[in-house]
Amino acid sequence: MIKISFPDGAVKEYETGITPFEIAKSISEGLAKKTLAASVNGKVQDANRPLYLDAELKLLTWNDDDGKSTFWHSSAHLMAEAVESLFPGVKFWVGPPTQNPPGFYYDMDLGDRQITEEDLRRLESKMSELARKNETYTRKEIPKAEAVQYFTEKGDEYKLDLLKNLQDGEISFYTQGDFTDLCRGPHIPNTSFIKAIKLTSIAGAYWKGDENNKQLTRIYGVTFPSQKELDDYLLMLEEAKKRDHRKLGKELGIFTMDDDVGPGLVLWMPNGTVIIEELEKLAKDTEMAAGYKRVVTPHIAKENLYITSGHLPYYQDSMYPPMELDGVKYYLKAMNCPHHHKIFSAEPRSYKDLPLRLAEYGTCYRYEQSGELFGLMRVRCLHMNDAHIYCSKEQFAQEFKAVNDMYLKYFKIFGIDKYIMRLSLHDPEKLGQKYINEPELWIETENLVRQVMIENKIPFVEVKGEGAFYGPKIDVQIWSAIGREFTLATNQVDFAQGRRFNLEFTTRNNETETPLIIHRAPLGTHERFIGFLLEHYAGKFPVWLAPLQVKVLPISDRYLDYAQTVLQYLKNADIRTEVDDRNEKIGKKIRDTEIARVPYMLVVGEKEMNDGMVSVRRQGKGDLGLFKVSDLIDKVRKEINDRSSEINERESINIPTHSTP
RNA sequence: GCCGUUGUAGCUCAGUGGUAGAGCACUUCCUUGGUAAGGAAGAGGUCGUGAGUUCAAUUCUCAUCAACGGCUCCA
Repeated sequence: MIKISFPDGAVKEYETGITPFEIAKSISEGLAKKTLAASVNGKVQDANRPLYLDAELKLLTWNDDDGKSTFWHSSAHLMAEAVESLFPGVKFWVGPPTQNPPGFYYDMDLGDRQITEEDLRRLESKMSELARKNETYTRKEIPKAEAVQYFTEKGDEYKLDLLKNLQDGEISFYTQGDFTDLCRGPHIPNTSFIKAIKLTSIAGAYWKGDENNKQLTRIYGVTFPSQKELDDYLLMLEEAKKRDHRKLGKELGIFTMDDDVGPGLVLWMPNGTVIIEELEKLAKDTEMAAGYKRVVTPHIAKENLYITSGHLPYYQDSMYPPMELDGVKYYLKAMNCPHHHKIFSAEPRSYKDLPLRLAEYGTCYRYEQSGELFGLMRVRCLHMNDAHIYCSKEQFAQEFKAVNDMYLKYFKIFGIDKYIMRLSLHDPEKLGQKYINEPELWIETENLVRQVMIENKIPFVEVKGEGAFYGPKIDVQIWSAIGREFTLATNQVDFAQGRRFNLEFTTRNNETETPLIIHRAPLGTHERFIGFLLEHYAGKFPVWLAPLQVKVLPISDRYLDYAQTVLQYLKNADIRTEVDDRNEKIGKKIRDTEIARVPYMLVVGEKEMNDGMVSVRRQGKGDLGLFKVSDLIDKVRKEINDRSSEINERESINIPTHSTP
């Protein structure tokens, strides 16, 4: 007998060799039907795998992340079985479950065969058919030699490649029905758990993620234990689509793009420009208070500047090709820093000038690969909330911390509560290619940043190979309301450019020293930030950001004059206001204004005109009642001045649709 | 850049080897209406672009551009 302890503290005795699935069954048939896998002493394994020792057991169901992962992993195997039966000779690479998007994929080499949407439907039917066969996922431990032989006979070089890195004794095969795969598991008990199947897309994926390798075919899918859950999921995707910044941006007249202008080049429409100006105002106010000075620099510069900065050797692929004038090459700037460095070096600097903080909403051009462009999130002309802080080593920690504080201040204003700070480090193997070849300085600076983060108790994760070419950085990852994850803000240390530009200041002891440079962009770029805000607020911008803040809706044209009077009062109070003077009924005017997400609607008719009042309606909330015009102005002005945002307006959708790991 | 899909009116989408339709939006007129769609009429597209096949191409073929879903890369 063995002793099994459960999460609720209960301990029960069972026969040696019993499986978690059997234990579930002994508790209740219903539980057995839901048990996908088991956590044994914290390790996830098959519910069918016998237990021979005392253990802590947790039965994993659909409600556990590990249960879901196991379910999707087994679904990937089921899909592979279907693919193999429809397309014999296919060779498989790997087929893991994914969190974001939820589901799984399998990478495979289909030879010359191309897979189509119709094939996906056929595969879905095949998968359902196979699932109904109620095949058990059977685990078998295999000696390495035997495994190698199996895949050699099958002619599957991909699995052989996987085997290369595995030791004898840790190799297992899983079989369900006619399909056997090299796999460490775990898997669900049998295929009948998989009730609802949707293969979502076909994509190319480089073998081992390396673009120099062959491209395999990747099929994405998602499965559920019931049809209802699949339907709910598809419904949520529809909801998420409505909140897509590309759709909202068009509907609300925020931005547009045009073939004749070029891919990735955003045309900001009047409504979008209002938002840009409000954001810049916020940045200017904040930076002014934090001791920054504003500068303005040109969009282009001579080649030599970028040779000095190091951009050409390390960043050239991301820059537009140069234009040549009188034998001199000029580049569009991809970064503002070199220009700012030249402002630093334009005058002799002393320690008394430091820290010198130069800020600019700089316009940068980056020749992103065509396949990378994505709405406002990834563009080729961007406006960066940029600044460079030149400081001494002693000042560094405080300055770096102050930048972090600025992020947090902004996040509070925008109600951003889900984010991760990511310490991005260099990859020693890519020194000299992707990173400036200064191994000691890299380590030293990385330690410097790590220390600031630890001392200030700011939680962060570390990622190798994500640093800028000139130094480590803190990137802030955020999620939009529909689950898109991306880097918003960045706070970078630069130990390289100062020396490359011969930047110097005179110390207290009359010696010369090179400053450290902090590159920072708390609001990222206008493009990405507004793209984020559109999804974050579902287009319902807080009043201070709303392109149109108030719309006056006269009941009929008899009250147009009064509406115009109200409009003047609001305009005089610097509130963005318009009158809806169309020949429409009030219901229609309200509907259109609601859809345009204008925060305040003022209905004016006979009684409002007689009493000098307005009937106030708040977008999404309905009628707020009668207000004196001056009271309404005070209310709206306060909301604007406080930059307040109503959190309850941004109920988020939890199903993620897109992610960068 | 690579793999795949798509490209018809401002938007959402039908449709066809014989040079195109719907709803919404837009314009005009009627209606002067009290908190999410009043009525009528009208205007709008050489069907992404270029070539090829054909008596004839928006439809078939090829190329190209762009968008979308991924891969790779990044704010």
